[in-house]
Amino acid sequence: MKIATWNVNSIRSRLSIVIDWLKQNPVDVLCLQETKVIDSDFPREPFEEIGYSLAISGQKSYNGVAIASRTPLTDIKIGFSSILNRQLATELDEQKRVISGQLGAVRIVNLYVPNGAALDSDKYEYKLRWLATLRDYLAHFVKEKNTELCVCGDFNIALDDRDIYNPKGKEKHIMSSPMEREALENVLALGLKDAFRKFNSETGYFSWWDYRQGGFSRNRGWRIDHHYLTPKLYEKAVACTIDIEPRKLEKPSDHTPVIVEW
Amino acid sequence: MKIATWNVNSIRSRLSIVIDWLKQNPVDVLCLQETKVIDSDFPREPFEEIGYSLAISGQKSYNGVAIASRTPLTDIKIGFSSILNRQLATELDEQKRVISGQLGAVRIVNLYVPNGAALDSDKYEYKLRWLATLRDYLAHFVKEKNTELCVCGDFNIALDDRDIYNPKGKEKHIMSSPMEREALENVLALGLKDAFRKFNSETGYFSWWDYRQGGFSRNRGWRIDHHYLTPKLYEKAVACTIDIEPRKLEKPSDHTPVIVEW
DNA sequence: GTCGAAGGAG
DNA sequence: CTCCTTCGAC
Repeated sequence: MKIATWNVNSIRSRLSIVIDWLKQNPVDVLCLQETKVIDSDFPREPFEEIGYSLAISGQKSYNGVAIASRTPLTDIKIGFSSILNRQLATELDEQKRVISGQLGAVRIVNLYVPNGAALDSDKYEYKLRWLATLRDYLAHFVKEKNTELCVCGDFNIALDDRDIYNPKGKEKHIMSSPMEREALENVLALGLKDAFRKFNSETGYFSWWDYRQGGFSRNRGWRIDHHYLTPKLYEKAVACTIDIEPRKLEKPSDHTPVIVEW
Repeated sequence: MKIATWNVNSIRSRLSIVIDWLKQNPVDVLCLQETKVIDSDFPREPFEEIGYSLAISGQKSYNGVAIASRTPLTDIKIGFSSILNRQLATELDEQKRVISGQLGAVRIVNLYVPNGAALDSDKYEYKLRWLATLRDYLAHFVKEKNTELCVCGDFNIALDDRDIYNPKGKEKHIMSSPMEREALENVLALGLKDAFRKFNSETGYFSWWDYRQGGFSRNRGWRIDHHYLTPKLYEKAVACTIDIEPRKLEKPSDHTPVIVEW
Protein backbone atom coordinates (compact mmCIF):
# COMPACT_ATOMS: atom_id res chain seq x y z
CA MET A 1 0.00 0.00 0.00
CA LYS A 2 1.38 3.38 -1.04
CA ILE A 3 -0.04 6.63 0.29
CA ALA A 4 1.24 9.93 -1.10
CA THR A 5 0.71 13.49 0.08
CA TRP A 6 1.20 16.56 -2.10
CA ASN A 7 0.37 20.19 -1.67
CA VAL A 8 -0.24 21.07 -5.32
CA ASN A 9 -0.87 24.84 -4.99
CA SER A 10 -3.94 24.81 -7.24
CA ILE A 11 -5.09 21.55 -8.78
CA ARG A 12 -6.25 23.36 -11.90
CA SER A 13 -2.82 24.91 -12.52
CA ARG A 14 -1.07 21.64 -11.67
CA LEU A 15 -3.43 19.18 -13.32
CA SER A 16 -1.14 17.80 -16.01
CA ILE A 17 1.81 17.54 -13.62
CA VAL A 18 -0.31 15.63 -11.09
CA ILE A 19 -1.92 13.30 -13.62
CA ASP A 20 1.42 12.60 -15.29
CA TRP A 21 2.92 11.83 -11.90
CA LEU A 22 0.08 9.46 -11.00
CA LYS A 23 0.55 7.60 -14.27
CA GLN A 24 4.23 7.18 -13.48
CA ASN A 25 3.59 6.55 -9.78
CA PRO A 26 0.32 4.68 -9.45
CA VAL A 27 0.06 5.05 -5.68
CA ASP A 28 -3.01 3.64 -3.95
CA VAL A 29 -3.93 6.97 -2.40
CA LEU A 30 -2.92 10.55 -3.17
CA CYS A 31 -3.80 13.21 -0.62
CA LEU A 32 -3.89 16.69 -2.13
CA GLN A 33 -3.79 20.04 -0.38
CA GLU A 34 -4.33 23.60 -1.57
CA THR A 35 -6.59 22.54 -4.38
CA LYS A 36 -7.99 26.11 -4.47
CA VAL A 37 -11.18 25.17 -6.22
CA ILE A 38 -14.82 24.76 -5.27
CA ASP A 39 -16.15 21.23 -5.54
CA SER A 40 -18.22 21.87 -8.67
CA ASP A 41 -15.11 23.04 -10.53
CA PHE A 42 -12.77 20.28 -9.38
CA PRO A 43 -11.33 18.47 -12.44
CA ARG A 44 -12.67 15.05 -11.55
CA GLU A 45 -12.53 13.38 -14.95
CA PRO A 46 -8.77 13.27 -15.46
CA PHE A 47 -8.48 11.37 -12.17
CA GLU A 48 -11.39 9.07 -12.90
CA GLU A 49 -10.05 8.30 -16.38
CA ILE A 50 -6.89 6.86 -14.85
CA GLY A 51 -8.76 4.82 -12.27
CA TYR A 52 -9.00 7.03 -9.20
CA SER A 53 -12.01 7.82 -7.06
CA LEU A 54 -12.20 11.21 -5.42
CA ALA A 55 -13.27 12.63 -2.09
CA ILE A 56 -13.05 16.41 -2.12
CA SER A 57 -13.64 19.41 0.09
CA GLY A 58 -12.82 22.59 -1.74
CA GLN A 59 -12.83 26.30 -1.28
CA LYS A 60 -12.46 29.08 -3.78
CA SER A 61 -8.98 30.66 -3.93
CA TYR A 62 -7.65 29.27 -0.68
CA ASN A 63 -7.15 25.89 0.94
CA GLY A 64 -9.11 22.89 -0.29
CA VAL A 65 -8.22 19.21 0.23
CA ALA A 66 -8.92 16.09 -1.78
CA ILE A 67 -8.16 12.38 -1.66
CA ALA A 68 -7.74 10.35 -4.84
CA SER A 69 -7.78 6.59 -4.28
CA ARG A 70 -7.75 3.48 -6.48
CA THR A 71 -10.24 1.85 -4.11
CA PRO A 72 -13.02 4.25 -3.15
CA LEU A 73 -12.66 5.31 0.46
CA THR A 74 -15.64 4.69 2.71
CA ASP A 75 -17.10 6.78 5.50
CA ILE A 76 -15.72 10.06 4.15
CA LYS A 77 -15.65 12.70 6.85
CA ILE A 78 -15.23 16.36 5.99
CA GLY A 79 -14.08 18.92 8.52
CA PHE A 80 -13.61 18.81 12.27
CA SER A 81 -17.34 19.13 12.85
CA SER A 82 -17.94 15.70 11.34
CA ILE A 83 -16.59 14.47 14.69
CA LEU A 84 -16.54 17.37 17.14
CA ASN A 85 -19.82 18.85 18.24
CA ARG A 86 -18.69 22.31 19.23
CA GLN A 87 -18.80 25.85 17.95
CA LEU A 88 -15.05 26.15 17.40
CA ALA A 89 -14.99 23.13 15.10
CA THR A 90 -17.70 24.65 12.92
CA GLU A 91 -15.86 27.95 12.77
CA LEU A 92 -12.58 26.33 11.81
CA ASP A 93 -14.37 24.34 9.13
CA GLU A 94 -15.03 27.53 7.17
CA GLN A 95 -11.55 26.90 5.81
CA LYS A 96 -11.45 23.57 4.00
CA ARG A 97 -8.44 21.83 5.51
CA VAL A 98 -9.63 18.43 6.75
CA ILE A 99 -10.90 15.36 4.95
CA SER A 100 -10.64 11.70 5.90
CA GLY A 101 -11.89 8.33 4.79
CA GLN A 102 -11.57 4.67 5.57
CA LEU A 103 -9.50 2.21 3.57
CA GLY A 104 -10.06 -1.20 5.14
CA ALA A 105 -8.78 -0.99 8.71
CA VAL A 106 -6.91 2.25 8.09
CA ARG A 107 -8.32 5.75 8.32
CA ILE A 108 -6.54 8.14 5.99
CA VAL A 109 -6.64 11.70 7.33
CA ASN A 110 -5.61 14.42 4.91
CA LEU A 111 -4.74 17.79 6.43
CA TYR A 112 -3.73 21.22 5.31
CA VAL A 113 -2.49 22.85 8.49
CA PRO A 114 -2.76 26.67 8.55
CA ASN A 115 0.44 28.47 7.64
CA GLY A 116 0.28 31.01 10.45
CA ALA A 117 1.71 33.99 8.54
CA ALA A 118 3.84 35.48 11.36
CA LEU A 119 4.37 34.76 15.05
CA ASP A 120 2.64 37.95 16.16
CA SER A 121 -0.38 37.56 13.88
CA ASP A 122 -3.96 36.46 14.41
CA LYS A 123 -3.22 33.72 11.92
CA TYR A 124 -0.61 32.24 14.22
CA GLU A 125 -3.16 32.05 17.02
CA TYR A 126 -5.54 30.45 14.55
CA LYS A 127 -2.90 27.85 13.73
CA LEU A 128 -2.44 26.98 17.40
CA ARG A 129 -6.20 26.79 17.98
CA TRP A 130 -6.53 24.66 14.88
CA LEU A 131 -3.85 22.23 16.09
CA ALA A 132 -5.49 21.95 19.51
CA THR A 133 -8.74 21.09 17.77
CA LEU A 134 -6.95 18.60 15.54
CA ARG A 135 -5.84 16.74 18.64
CA ASP A 136 -9.41 16.27 19.78
CA TYR A 137 -10.50 15.32 16.28
CA LEU A 138 -7.84 12.63 15.99
CA ALA A 139 -8.42 11.40 19.54
CA HIS A 140 -11.79 10.17 18.34
CA PHE A 141 -10.20 7.85 15.79
CA VAL A 142 -7.37 6.77 18.08
CA LYS A 143 -10.02 5.44 20.47
CA GLU A 144 -11.66 3.32 17.79
CA LYS A 145 -10.95 -0.39 18.03
CA ASN A 146 -9.42 -2.08 15.02
CA THR A 147 -8.55 1.21 13.35
CA GLU A 148 -5.09 2.36 12.43
CA LEU A 149 -4.40 5.95 11.40
CA CYS A 150 -2.39 7.47 8.59
CA VAL A 151 -2.49 11.23 9.17
CA CYS A 152 -0.80 13.03 6.35
CA GLY A 153 -0.64 16.36 4.64
CA ASP A 154 1.03 19.73 4.67
CA PHE A 155 1.71 20.45 8.34
CA ASN A 156 3.42 23.79 7.79
CA ILE A 157 5.69 22.82 10.68
CA ALA A 158 9.21 21.43 10.66
CA LEU A 159 9.21 19.06 13.62
CA ASP A 160 12.88 19.46 14.38
CA ASP A 161 15.92 21.30 13.13
CA ARG A 162 16.99 18.50 10.79
CA ASP A 163 13.94 19.38 8.76
CA ILE A 164 15.21 22.87 7.84
CA TYR A 165 18.04 23.72 5.43
CA ASN A 166 19.45 26.23 7.90
CA PRO A 167 17.86 26.11 11.32
CA LYS A 168 19.83 29.02 12.77
CA GLY A 169 17.49 31.57 14.33
CA LYS A 170 14.47 29.66 13.15
CA GLU A 171 12.81 29.67 16.59
CA LYS A 172 11.37 33.04 15.62
CA HIS A 173 10.32 31.75 12.23
CA ILE A 174 6.90 30.54 11.28
CA MET A 175 6.92 26.74 10.76
CA SER A 176 9.65 26.20 13.38
CA SER A 177 8.69 28.29 16.41
CA PRO A 178 8.49 26.47 19.76
CA MET A 179 4.76 26.97 20.36
CA GLU A 180 3.63 25.49 17.07
CA ARG A 181 6.08 22.61 17.41
CA GLU A 182 4.68 21.95 20.85
CA ALA A 183 1.13 22.10 19.54
CA LEU A 184 2.03 19.47 16.96
CA GLU A 185 3.85 17.34 19.54
CA ASN A 186 0.67 17.42 21.62
CA VAL A 187 -1.15 15.94 18.64
CA LEU A 188 1.48 13.26 18.16
CA ALA A 189 1.31 12.37 21.84
CA LEU A 190 -1.92 10.58 20.95
CA GLY A 191 0.37 7.88 19.63
CA LEU A 192 1.45 8.98 16.18
CA LYS A 193 4.94 8.75 14.75
CA ASP A 194 6.61 10.42 11.77
CA ALA A 195 6.99 7.66 9.17
CA PHE A 196 9.89 9.40 7.43
CA ARG A 197 12.05 9.24 10.56
CA LYS A 198 11.66 5.47 10.80
CA PHE A 199 13.97 5.22 7.82
CA ASN A 200 16.14 8.30 7.83
CA SER A 201 17.58 10.36 10.65
CA GLU A 202 19.64 12.75 8.57
CA THR A 203 19.03 16.35 7.65
CA GLY A 204 18.84 17.53 4.05
CA TYR A 205 15.53 15.93 3.10
CA PHE A 206 12.90 18.48 2.23
CA SER A 207 9.41 18.57 0.74
CA TRP A 208 8.91 22.32 0.26
CA TRP A 209 11.11 25.05 -1.20
CA ASP A 210 10.05 28.69 -1.44
CA TYR A 211 9.39 29.84 -4.99
CA ARG A 212 11.41 32.96 -4.30
CA GLN A 213 15.13 33.62 -4.79
CA GLY A 214 15.95 30.20 -6.15
CA GLY A 215 14.93 28.29 -3.03
CA PHE A 216 14.91 24.96 -4.86
CA SER A 217 18.07 25.34 -6.93
CA ARG A 218 19.92 26.27 -3.74
CA ASN A 219 18.16 23.47 -1.82
CA ARG A 220 16.85 25.89 0.75
CA GLY A 221 14.05 23.58 1.74
CA TRP A 222 11.88 22.47 4.63
CA ARG A 223 10.37 19.11 5.41
CA ILE A 224 6.85 20.11 6.31
CA ASP A 225 4.82 17.39 4.53
CA HIS A 226 4.46 14.34 6.72
CA HIS A 227 2.81 10.99 7.35
CA TYR A 228 2.05 10.21 10.97
CA LEU A 229 1.14 6.63 11.78
CA THR A 230 -0.32 4.80 14.76
CA PRO A 231 1.99 2.15 16.26
CA LYS A 232 0.93 -0.96 14.35
CA LEU A 233 1.01 0.83 11.04
CA TYR A 234 4.33 2.43 11.92
CA GLU A 235 5.72 -1.05 12.52
CA LYS A 236 4.38 -2.23 9.20
CA ALA A 237 5.80 0.71 7.23
CA VAL A 238 8.57 -0.35 4.84
CA ALA A 239 9.50 2.98 3.24
CA CYS A 240 8.88 6.70 3.26
CA THR A 241 10.36 8.69 0.39
CA ILE A 242 10.32 12.17 -1.06
CA ASP A 243 10.10 12.41 -4.84
CA ILE A 244 11.76 15.67 -5.80
CA GLU A 245 11.33 15.16 -9.54
CA PRO A 246 8.03 17.07 -9.85
CA ARG A 247 9.63 20.09 -8.19
CA LYS A 248 12.11 20.25 -11.11
CA LEU A 249 9.45 20.63 -13.78
CA GLU A 250 8.25 23.82 -15.42
CA LYS A 251 5.65 25.65 -13.32
CA PRO A 252 5.86 23.25 -10.39
CA SER A 253 4.10 23.36 -7.07
CA ASP A 254 6.38 24.66 -4.33
CA HIS A 255 5.84 21.28 -2.60
CA THR A 256 6.79 17.85 -3.89
CA PRO A 257 5.13 14.51 -3.12
CA VAL A 258 6.04 12.32 -0.16
CA ILE A 259 5.09 8.64 -0.24
CA VAL A 260 4.75 6.14 2.59
CA GLU A 261 4.53 2.41 1.94
CA TRP A 262 3.42 -0.46 4.14
CA MET B 1 11.59 39.42 -49.96
CA LYS B 2 8.96 38.27 -47.46
CA ILE B 3 7.33 40.65 -45.03
CA ALA B 4 4.97 39.26 -42.39
CA THR B 5 2.61 41.03 -40.01
CA TRP B 6 1.24 39.47 -36.83
CA ASN B 7 -0.68 40.84 -33.91
CA VAL B 8 0.65 38.51 -31.23
CA ASN B 9 -1.43 39.70 -28.25
CA SER B 10 1.54 39.82 -25.84
CA ILE B 11 4.97 38.85 -27.12
CA ARG B 12 5.85 37.38 -23.72
CA SER B 13 2.84 35.06 -23.72
CA ARG B 14 3.40 34.16 -27.36
CA LEU B 15 7.19 33.96 -27.43
CA SER B 16 7.61 30.28 -28.18
CA ILE B 17 4.85 30.28 -30.79
CA VAL B 18 6.44 33.26 -32.56
CA ILE B 19 10.00 31.94 -32.42
CA ASP B 20 8.90 28.48 -33.60
CA TRP B 21 7.01 30.11 -36.45
CA LEU B 22 10.01 32.19 -37.48
CA LYS B 23 12.20 29.09 -37.54
CA GLN B 24 9.69 27.40 -39.84
CA ASN B 25 9.03 30.58 -41.81
CA PRO B 26 12.25 32.55 -42.00
CA VAL B 27 10.68 35.70 -43.41
CA ASP B 28 12.89 38.71 -43.99
CA VAL B 29 10.78 40.96 -41.81
CA LEU B 30 8.18 40.27 -39.14
CA CYS B 31 6.05 43.17 -37.95
CA LEU B 32 4.54 42.57 -34.52
CA GLN B 33 1.66 44.35 -32.85
CA GLU B 34 0.26 44.29 -29.33
CA THR B 35 3.58 43.31 -27.82
CA LYS B 36 2.30 44.64 -24.45
CA VAL B 37 5.70 45.08 -22.94
CA ILE B 38 7.99 47.98 -22.15
CA ASP B 39 11.22 48.06 -24.14
CA SER B 40 13.44 46.98 -21.25
CA ASP B 41 11.38 43.81 -20.78
CA PHE B 42 11.11 42.86 -24.46
CA PRO B 43 12.53 39.33 -24.98
CA ARG B 44 15.22 40.36 -27.46
CA GLU B 45 17.54 37.37 -27.16
CA PRO B 46 15.30 34.67 -28.63
CA PHE B 47 14.98 36.79 -31.77
CA GLU B 48 18.66 37.64 -31.94
CA GLU B 49 19.65 34.01 -31.44
CA ILE B 50 17.84 33.07 -34.63
CA GLY B 51 19.33 35.91 -36.62
CA TYR B 52 16.86 38.77 -36.30
CA SER B 53 17.50 42.39 -35.43
CA LEU B 54 14.82 44.29 -33.54
CA ALA B 55 13.32 47.74 -33.59
CA ILE B 56 10.79 48.13 -30.79
CA SER B 57 8.41 50.64 -29.32
CA GLY B 58 6.61 49.17 -26.36
CA GLN B 59 4.08 50.08 -23.75
CA LYS B 60 3.09 48.29 -20.58
CA SER B 61 -0.17 46.32 -20.80
CA TYR B 62 -1.47 47.83 -24.00
CA ASN B 63 -0.30 48.31 -27.56
CA GLY B 64 3.37 48.11 -28.44
CA VAL B 65 4.89 47.42 -31.86
CA ALA B 66 8.12 45.83 -32.99
CA ILE B 67 9.90 44.89 -36.19
CA ALA B 68 12.17 41.89 -36.39
CA SER B 69 14.33 41.78 -39.52
CA ARG B 70 17.15 39.61 -40.85
CA THR B 71 18.88 42.73 -42.17
CA PRO B 72 18.83 45.52 -39.59
CA LEU B 73 16.47 48.27 -40.67
CA THR B 74 17.94 51.76 -40.96
CA ASP B 75 16.46 55.13 -40.08
CA ILE B 76 14.02 53.71 -37.50
CA LYS B 77 11.24 56.17 -36.84
CA ILE B 78 9.01 55.77 -33.80
CA GLY B 79 5.61 57.40 -33.55
CA PHE B 80 3.86 60.03 -35.65
CA SER B 81 5.89 62.79 -34.06
CA SER B 82 9.06 61.49 -35.70
CA ILE B 83 7.59 63.09 -38.83
CA LEU B 84 4.74 65.39 -37.81
CA ASN B 85 5.55 68.47 -35.78
CA ARG B 86 2.23 69.08 -34.11
CA GLN B 87 0.58 68.65 -30.74
CA LEU B 88 -1.87 65.96 -31.88
CA ALA B 89 0.92 63.70 -33.11
CA THR B 90 2.63 63.88 -29.74
CA GLU B 91 -0.60 63.11 -27.92
CA LEU B 92 -1.36 60.13 -30.12
CA ASP B 93 2.16 58.85 -29.57
CA GLU B 94 1.38 58.19 -25.92
CA GLN B 95 0.01 54.91 -27.24
CA LYS B 96 2.76 52.96 -28.96
CA ARG B 97 1.25 52.04 -32.31
CA VAL B 98 3.69 53.24 -34.98
CA ILE B 99 7.18 52.17 -35.93
CA SER B 100 8.92 52.23 -39.27
CA GLY B 101 12.30 51.62 -40.78
CA GLN B 102 14.08 51.50 -44.09
CA LEU B 103 15.06 48.32 -45.90
CA GLY B 104 16.93 49.39 -49.03
CA ALA B 105 14.51 51.43 -51.12
CA VAL B 106 11.49 50.26 -49.15
CA ARG B 107 10.15 51.81 -46.01
CA ILE B 108 8.39 49.26 -43.81
CA VAL B 109 5.69 50.89 -41.71
CA ASN B 110 4.27 48.77 -38.91
CA LEU B 111 0.95 49.92 -37.44
CA TYR B 112 -1.43 48.92 -34.72
CA VAL B 113 -4.56 50.89 -35.55
CA PRO B 114 -6.79 51.65 -32.53
CA ASN B 115 -9.69 49.25 -32.09
CA GLY B 116 -12.31 51.93 -31.42
CA ALA B 117 -14.38 49.99 -28.85
CA ALA B 118 -17.86 51.10 -30.00
CA LEU B 119 -19.25 53.55 -32.53
CA ASP B 120 -20.55 55.92 -29.89
CA SER B 121 -17.39 55.94 -27.79
CA ASP B 122 -14.52 58.38 -27.35
CA LYS B 123 -12.29 55.59 -28.56
CA TYR B 124 -14.01 55.57 -31.92
CA GLU B 125 -13.32 59.27 -32.31
CA TYR B 126 -9.74 58.57 -31.31
CA LYS B 127 -9.53 55.94 -34.05
CA LEU B 128 -10.77 58.40 -36.68
CA ARG B 129 -8.39 61.11 -35.48
CA TRP B 130 -5.56 58.58 -35.49
CA LEU B 131 -6.31 57.53 -39.07
CA ALA B 132 -6.43 61.16 -40.22
CA THR B 133 -3.02 61.67 -38.64
CA LEU B 134 -1.75 58.46 -40.23
CA ARG B 135 -2.58 59.93 -43.62
CA ASP B 136 -0.38 62.93 -43.00
CA TYR B 137 2.38 60.75 -41.57
CA LEU B 138 2.41 58.49 -44.63
CA ALA B 139 2.13 61.44 -47.02
CA HIS B 140 5.62 62.38 -45.93
CA PHE B 141 7.04 59.09 -47.17
CA VAL B 142 4.93 59.00 -50.32
CA LYS B 143 6.55 62.29 -51.35
CA GLU B 144 10.06 60.89 -50.98
CA LYS B 145 11.81 60.10 -54.22
CA ASN B 146 13.06 56.57 -54.72
CA THR B 147 11.10 55.23 -51.76
CA GLU B 148 8.46 52.54 -51.95
CA LEU B 149 6.18 51.86 -49.01
CA CYS B 150 5.02 48.67 -47.37
CA VAL B 151 2.48 49.72 -44.74
CA CYS B 152 1.37 46.75 -42.73
CA GLY B 153 -0.14 45.80 -39.43
CA ASP B 154 -3.39 45.29 -37.59
CA PHE B 155 -5.77 47.85 -39.10
CA ASN B 156 -8.79 46.87 -37.02
CA ILE B 157 -10.85 47.60 -40.13
CA ALA B 158 -12.31 45.22 -42.70
CA LEU B 159 -12.00 47.20 -45.91
CA ASP B 160 -15.01 45.61 -47.57
CA ASP B 161 -17.67 43.04 -46.88
CA ARG B 162 -15.71 40.15 -48.34
CA ASP B 163 -13.40 40.55 -45.38
CA ILE B 164 -16.07 39.57 -42.83
CA TYR B 165 -17.52 36.10 -42.23
CA ASN B 166 -21.04 37.52 -42.08
CA PRO B 167 -21.28 41.16 -43.14
CA LYS B 168 -24.99 41.51 -42.45
CA GLY B 169 -25.69 44.53 -40.27
CA LYS B 170 -21.99 45.17 -39.86
CA GLU B 171 -22.29 48.87 -40.79
CA LYS B 172 -23.05 49.48 -37.12
CA HIS B 173 -20.17 47.28 -36.03
CA ILE B 174 -16.75 48.45 -35.04
CA MET B 175 -14.17 47.49 -37.71
CA SER B 176 -16.68 47.79 -40.54
CA SER B 177 -18.58 51.03 -39.99
CA PRO B 178 -18.66 53.49 -42.91
CA MET B 179 -16.74 56.30 -41.21
CA GLU B 180 -13.74 54.22 -40.27
CA ARG B 181 -13.68 52.57 -43.68
CA GLU B 182 -13.73 56.01 -45.25
CA ALA B 183 -10.94 57.15 -42.95
CA LEU B 184 -8.85 54.22 -44.12
CA GLU B 185 -9.75 54.81 -47.77
CA ASN B 186 -8.53 58.38 -47.34
CA VAL B 187 -5.19 56.97 -46.26
CA LEU B 188 -5.05 54.59 -49.19
CA ALA B 189 -5.88 57.44 -51.57
CA LEU B 190 -2.25 58.44 -51.12
CA GLY B 191 -1.55 55.63 -53.53
CA LEU B 192 -1.55 52.44 -51.50
CA LYS B 193 -3.14 49.17 -52.48
CA ASP B 194 -4.10 46.07 -50.52
CA ALA B 195 -1.57 43.41 -51.54
CA PHE B 196 -3.90 40.54 -50.62
CA ARG B 197 -6.49 41.63 -53.16
CA LYS B 198 -3.97 41.51 -55.99
CA PHE B 199 -4.13 37.73 -55.74
CA ASN B 200 -7.52 36.87 -54.33
CA SER B 201 -10.92 38.49 -54.74
CA GLU B 202 -12.95 35.96 -52.79
CA THR B 203 -14.45 36.14 -49.35
CA GLY B 204 -13.60 33.63 -46.62
CA TYR B 205 -10.00 34.67 -45.99
CA PHE B 206 -9.51 35.97 -42.48
CA SER B 207 -6.65 36.96 -40.20
CA TRP B 208 -8.47 37.43 -36.88
CA TRP B 209 -11.05 35.36 -35.03
CA ASP B 210 -12.54 36.39 -31.70
CA TYR B 211 -11.39 34.21 -28.82
CA ARG B 212 -14.98 34.04 -27.60
CA GLN B 213 -17.65 31.46 -28.44
CA GLY B 214 -15.48 29.39 -30.75
CA GLY B 215 -14.89 32.12 -33.31
CA PHE B 216 -12.06 30.21 -34.96
CA SER B 217 -13.58 26.73 -35.03
CA ARG B 218 -16.68 28.22 -36.64
CA ASN B 219 -14.50 30.35 -38.96
CA ARG B 220 -16.20 33.52 -37.80
CA GLY B 221 -13.27 35.65 -38.84
CA TRP B 222 -12.32 39.05 -40.14
CA ARG B 223 -9.48 40.07 -42.44
CA ILE B 224 -8.14 43.09 -40.60
CA ASP B 225 -4.37 42.54 -40.94
CA HIS B 226 -3.10 44.02 -44.17
CA HIS B 227 -0.15 45.02 -46.31
CA TYR B 228 -0.62 48.20 -48.32
CA LEU B 229 1.91 48.86 -51.06
CA THR B 230 2.83 51.80 -53.25
CA PRO B 231 2.35 51.19 -57.01
CA LYS B 232 5.78 49.90 -58.00
CA LEU B 233 5.93 47.52 -55.06
CA TYR B 234 2.37 46.41 -55.70
CA GLU B 235 3.38 45.52 -59.24
CA LYS B 236 6.37 43.59 -57.97
CA ALA B 237 4.35 41.61 -55.40
CA VAL B 238 4.16 37.91 -56.24
CA ALA B 239 2.10 36.58 -53.32
CA CYS B 240 0.16 37.52 -50.24
CA THR B 241 -0.92 34.67 -47.98
CA ILE B 242 -2.50 34.07 -44.60
CA ASP B 243 -0.97 31.30 -42.50
CA ILE B 244 -3.74 30.03 -40.25
CA GLU B 245 -1.61 27.29 -38.66
CA PRO B 246 -0.50 29.34 -35.64
CA ARG B 247 -4.14 30.10 -34.83
CA LYS B 248 -4.70 26.35 -34.36
CA LEU B 249 -2.10 25.95 -31.63
CA GLU B 250 -2.67 25.88 -27.87
CA LYS B 251 -2.93 29.36 -26.38
CA PRO B 252 -2.74 31.17 -29.71
CA SER B 253 -2.97 34.83 -30.50
CA ASP B 254 -6.40 35.75 -31.80
CA HIS B 255 -4.62 36.93 -34.98
CA THR B 256 -2.56 34.85 -37.38
CA PRO B 257 0.33 35.99 -39.58
CA VAL B 258 -0.10 37.41 -43.06
CA ILE B 259 2.87 37.39 -45.45
CA VAL B 260 3.53 39.44 -48.56
CA GLU B 261 6.28 38.52 -50.99
CA TRP B 262 7.92 40.50 -53.75
C1' DG C 1 7.52 33.47 -7.54
C1' DT C 2 3.31 31.72 -8.36
C1' DC C 3 -1.30 31.33 -7.25
C1' DG C 4 -6.36 33.08 -7.55
C1' DA C 5 -9.56 37.24 -7.61
C1' DA C 6 -11.52 41.15 -9.67
C1' DG C 7 -11.69 44.61 -13.17
C1' DG C 8 -10.79 46.50 -17.83
C1' DA C 9 -9.52 45.78 -22.69
C1' DG C 10 -10.18 43.71 -27.01
C1' DC D 1 -11.79 33.99 -24.27
C1' DT D 2 -7.26 35.64 -23.17
C1' DC D 3 -4.58 39.14 -22.01
C1' DC D 4 -2.64 42.54 -18.25
C1' DT D 5 -2.98 44.93 -13.70
C1' DT D 6 -3.22 45.17 -8.67
C1' DC D 7 -3.90 42.83 -4.66
C1' DG D 8 -3.44 39.42 -0.85
C1' DA D 9 -1.70 34.94 0.35
C1' DC D 10 2.03 31.84 1.20
